[in-house]
Amino acid sequence: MESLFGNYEPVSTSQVSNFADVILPVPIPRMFTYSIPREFLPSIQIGSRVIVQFGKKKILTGIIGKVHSNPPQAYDAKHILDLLDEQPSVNPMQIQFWGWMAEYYCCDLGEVMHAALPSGLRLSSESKIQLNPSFDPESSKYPLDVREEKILEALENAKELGYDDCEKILETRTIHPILKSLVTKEAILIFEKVQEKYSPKEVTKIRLVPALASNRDELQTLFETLADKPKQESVLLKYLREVPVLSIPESNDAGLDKASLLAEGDSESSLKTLIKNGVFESFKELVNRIEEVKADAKTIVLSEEQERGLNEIKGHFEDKQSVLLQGITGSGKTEVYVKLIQEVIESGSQALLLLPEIALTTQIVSRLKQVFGSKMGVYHSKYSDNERVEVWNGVIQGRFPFVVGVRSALFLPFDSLGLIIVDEEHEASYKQFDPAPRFQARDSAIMLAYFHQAKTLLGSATPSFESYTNARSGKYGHVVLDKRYGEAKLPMYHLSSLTDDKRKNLLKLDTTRLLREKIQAALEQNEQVLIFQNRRGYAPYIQCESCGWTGQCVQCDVSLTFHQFSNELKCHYCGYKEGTPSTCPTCGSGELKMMGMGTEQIEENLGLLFPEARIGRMDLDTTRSKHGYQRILEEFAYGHLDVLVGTQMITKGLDFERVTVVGVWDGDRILNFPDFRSGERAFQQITQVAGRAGRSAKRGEVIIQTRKADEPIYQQIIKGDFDEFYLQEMHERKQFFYPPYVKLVKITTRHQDYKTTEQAARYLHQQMATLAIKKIVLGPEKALIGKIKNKYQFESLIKLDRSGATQSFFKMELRRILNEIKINSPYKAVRFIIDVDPN
DNA sequence: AGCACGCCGACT
DNA sequence: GTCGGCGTGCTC
Repeated sequence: MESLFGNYEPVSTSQVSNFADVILPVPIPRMFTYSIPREFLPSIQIGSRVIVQFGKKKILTGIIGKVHSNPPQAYDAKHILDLLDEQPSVNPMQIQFWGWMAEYYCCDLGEVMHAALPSGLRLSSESKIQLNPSFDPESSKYPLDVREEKILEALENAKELGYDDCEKILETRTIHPILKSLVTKEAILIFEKVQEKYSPKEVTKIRLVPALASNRDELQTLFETLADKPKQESVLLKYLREVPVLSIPESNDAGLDKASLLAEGDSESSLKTLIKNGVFESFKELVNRIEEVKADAKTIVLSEEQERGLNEIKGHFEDKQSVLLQGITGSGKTEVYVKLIQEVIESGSQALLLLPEIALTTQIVSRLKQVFGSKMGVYHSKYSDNERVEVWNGVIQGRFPFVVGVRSALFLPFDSLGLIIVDEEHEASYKQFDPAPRFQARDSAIMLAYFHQAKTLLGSATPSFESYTNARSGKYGHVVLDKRYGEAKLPMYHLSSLTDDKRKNLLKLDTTRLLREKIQAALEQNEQVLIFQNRRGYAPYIQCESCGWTGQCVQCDVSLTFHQFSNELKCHYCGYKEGTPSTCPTCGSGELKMMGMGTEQIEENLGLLFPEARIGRMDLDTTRSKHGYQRILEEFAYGHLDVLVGTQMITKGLDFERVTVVGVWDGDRILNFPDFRSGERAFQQITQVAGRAGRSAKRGEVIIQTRKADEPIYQQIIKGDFDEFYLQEMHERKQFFYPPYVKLVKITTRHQDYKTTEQAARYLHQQMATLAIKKIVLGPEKALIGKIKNKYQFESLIKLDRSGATQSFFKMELRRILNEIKINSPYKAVRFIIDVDPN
């Protein structure tokens, strides 16, 4: 280019890959082709992060999905603005995994990317404005209005402003026209500011200036001069106490971090003076945000039972990719996991342990930390962005051969996984249902393991029907641990009939006599009680006694839940809230009665029944803050609470020796859920929470309050007879075509207009009905919650046979149909949400 | 998903 | 007349 003759580089354009298909975090079903500037050509790779312009002004971080040399025909490719990584942040195996996920769960690659990359690895592009340097207010030919003046005034001091700053200054949401006008008047410039979000953590450290550190005499003189300056002297003394400069002069090099130097109340200003006078110097050091923990050398000794389990698992792994470990609560699955993980990382591979969201924050992590120390990364939604990026990079660098995390940990940049363990594999929270990708982490883990030629271990006391079926058929290995570890015995169950007690007038504040007696007994023995009710708030709804009015959400088709604490009616779907009326808003006369019971009210009732007991509550409302969960657990662990009332959250991973009584407030509530899986879930939840009782020598007791004591499922739970329950339930699943006999796809049709929604759903139904495959299409029906946030929703359920061919054919056709609707039909504006393998 | 462009009501 | 509502189309 520079010279006609001077450049002899053997460049043959057809050989050079100078275009890249870039994955962008947008829900559009394709990649975008950009040209690669020559300077990046040598280093660009699949998985590299790049910056590109997308649309008129948006700047996005993309991932290179493919490098090639086919110039696009229909448009001019924009070029890649910058290459962010020397080494790709994402490896090819991950891209393959993303592709599988987008395909299987019917979503776009960009949506997978969005879920997969921690936002700290994405760039933020934000429009900023600044004064136009050539703007002269005096000579401007355009007059400015008041609001424009205001913006310019603010720019005098701030030198740059974001859109949101402008919104604040003008107290309006519509600033675009004003800024536009300012641009045409040549008063301001708009530019895109791009910044890398991740920032390494630095600490300020302090050390003696080298001259002092190596010279005792000078130090001596220094002390003399400080004799009448006690505050400065104190700082110096503290430093010398912490850093043995006198005996080991080199120790001064590392210095001491400022925070600990001043930890004993010495003042910042004394230190400043010392720095100014050339005694100390300050410097910055990069640190890991993830604290280093020394592994505890003590080895884990397995019980005979665990040893047998471990060997059986390894035996199955010889010829099977996946094994189901069915171990009752308290059988010590964790120790078995630890052994397997240790072996995997010793062999040089990586291991991943997935836990359900709610189980992760607590005990199990600290136990694992003791074993694995700083080799273990923790990946959790309550971690900050920066912390997640450090785990991400730590996996790439090999610092964390083992990661414990929630479902999104599947997306970490592993390159040689040997083992994925999915603990509590039946947990519904492994399925993400909003937003896309609506993936099931357990199933995705099996796929990811397959890509890595790794093994998968699924652990549960009450396996999902899907996994159990695979285990019985021999597709998975099946290992059972049915003895509790140590002295712990299985809890004793009691069904306590709400109807009987009511008839006999024994019911007090919806508490049966039996439950009251058991709680009382536990309190007297200084033992602890857990009460489980899967419903937060005070009362699910309030109702007028005379006219029957109930509080309804204005945006959704649900009744509002009464929250005592804030005296509000809240919608648990959209977050809408209003004050609680004192009388009925329709008839004005009636008494408003609380209907049903949430955790708040149970907490209150128990307080009335047991005035001396210290009662706590754990639900979404009390654990919202980062450490809320931890705090309540600690209070309970240290015995500051006698009774803990809670939702799902208390069913997982809590392991407290003094819990001897578990009350299931309303067993029927779990059972009555209108869904084919309600039985399965009831069995799992009740068994799970029951497992919290009696984890030490004393046998625990579980009291289930119910109106249907004769339901067979309760007997099966009590006997712990999972098999009997499974077989009976499977019989029904087969008869009515439900998983695991069929595969489900749920399609939700959503729009703000009722008629349009219904018609669109019908239309889609017809289109699907014509497909030439074996299938059952149910619906469309108004969804259980018919309206959310002012959008109506209808649902169709498609049952497909289990063959992969049928499913991929159906998904392909479904895409085609939806695409046609989108480009050419009266239902363009309707949203269709595809949920593959819905919960 | 954003975001710009473009076409109709209720305000100065 | 203009502001500003959101329906529609596009993004390499």
